[in-house]
Amino acid sequence: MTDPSSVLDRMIRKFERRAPLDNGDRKALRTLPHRVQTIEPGMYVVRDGETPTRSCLIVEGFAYRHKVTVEGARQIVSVHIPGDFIDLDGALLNVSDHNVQALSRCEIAFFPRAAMQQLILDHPRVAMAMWVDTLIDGSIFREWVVNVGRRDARSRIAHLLCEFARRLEVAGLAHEYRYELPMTQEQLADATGLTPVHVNRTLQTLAREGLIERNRRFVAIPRWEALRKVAGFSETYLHLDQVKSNGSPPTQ
Amino acid sequence: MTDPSSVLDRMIRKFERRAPLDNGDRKALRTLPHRVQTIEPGMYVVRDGETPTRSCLIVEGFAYRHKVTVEGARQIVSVHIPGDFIDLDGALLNVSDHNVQALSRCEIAFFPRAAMQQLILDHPRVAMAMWVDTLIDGSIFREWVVNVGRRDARSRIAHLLCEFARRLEVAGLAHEYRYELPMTQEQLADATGLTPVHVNRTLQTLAREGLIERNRRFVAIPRWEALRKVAGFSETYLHLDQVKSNGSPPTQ
DNA sequence: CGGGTCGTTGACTCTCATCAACCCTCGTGG
DNA sequence: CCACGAGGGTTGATGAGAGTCAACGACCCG
Repeated sequence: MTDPSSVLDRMIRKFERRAPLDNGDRKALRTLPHRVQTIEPGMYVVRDGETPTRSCLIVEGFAYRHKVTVEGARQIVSVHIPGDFIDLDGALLNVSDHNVQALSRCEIAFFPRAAMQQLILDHPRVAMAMWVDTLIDGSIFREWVVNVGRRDARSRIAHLLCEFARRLEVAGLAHEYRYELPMTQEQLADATGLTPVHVNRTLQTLAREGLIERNRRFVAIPRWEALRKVAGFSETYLHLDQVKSNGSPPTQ
Repeated sequence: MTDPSSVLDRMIRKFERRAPLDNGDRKALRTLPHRVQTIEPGMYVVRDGETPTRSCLIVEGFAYRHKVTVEGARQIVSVHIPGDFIDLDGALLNVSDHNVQALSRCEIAFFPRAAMQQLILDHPRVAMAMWVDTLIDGSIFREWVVNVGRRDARSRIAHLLCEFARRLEVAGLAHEYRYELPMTQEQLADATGLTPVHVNRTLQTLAREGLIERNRRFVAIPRWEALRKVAGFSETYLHLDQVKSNGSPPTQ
């Protein structure tokens, strides 16, 4: 179980690499009013069309954003992991354009919209650091457009698995390309624009070729370079140099 | 020909609806160091992998962002119109993750990275307003993920045309759902994740059904509601309430 | 033990990609 | 003034990748 306060500290450390924070900035971050809440899998954190009243940060667990077309098809547009400041939209946009739903059981910290806006105005260095999060989110969305638009099922899924591997590694939640991915095949399908049936077959193919190993919700990538090549994966778009918190991650 | 200074003024008016700017903010924006340059169609403004040195704003003309997979397939991830502050990435991210290329002949204003960062730190209200642009960009990317991931060719193209209609209308470049779209069918294909051949056929179908009219690079949508329905288009994600500049657009 | 969720498999279908040719338009230069 | 070439648009024939439908199986939990 991660200590919530350590997550805030990791956030501060991450931000500190982007802009030199002063004591006021750090204090403002540490004393930012918030409420931490446990969210059960499948519960909504944000609903499309609502007027947002808060921003939130994942302390623990996984969540995803998705939209549903008028025909009822669901598309997952991003998956978020502990440490991700999701829904910065909620601080500045007037209406939510998508849903956010918990993937696994989550601990989520909620920050009132007004407090976020005040923080932004009073602490421009903090704002700058948070804005970088928004920019990186945007970069990942762009790569997802490419993924669903121009890759076949095989490389599409491989790409998703590569992305998770690197992001989780940086977050300290994957080791040697092994990690837990709490997504059903239906959710993988919604993230890749495929059908669950085809995801199933494609995963089997990748496994048969020794490119991945899977067992329940665990994924391992025994031959990283090979899978990377199949995926056409290049991690530039993750901007990892601006994501890592300096200082050692909490070891537990 | 648009007067460049009026574009900066429109930007200021737009920002003013997001956060109350004071005279210092306005002056900082007006005196922000920049160079306006003419970019010929097809020329690159930003290249994937480069270290960015500047941000830019489209004064006139159209531009698009795209990425190319290792297999050589191109995916256009966004199309930008006059008034769009593209490449805010360039102000804060350390490496470009995509290309920006001129679609038509453009007038583009370039702002040095250092000046942008200084502006952000000195004028938090301006930063907040610009950040909203980044958030709206992100929202549009999300919708594009849905578009290429979960809509068939027909509604995919219809959706793109609806999006352009509304954005151009707000920018004063479309009237009654008629506008000029300087994109080839190959570029439309790269924006929708289809092939040029299929785009051609789909456009013909839409035209035959009276849902669109086209003539060279001009597009008209004679039955907006009908096309909107085919596209499953809902403009929430454009956050137009936060895009319009208040005050009247420049009349010429 | 029963029910629900998720994963797996097979047979069949269909949308969209591919390949290849041809046409049209427009700008250029002899 | 016409020939030429290039870019973009159009058309047809064919095929492959992914979707659909439907059934069954594995696992988990109460």
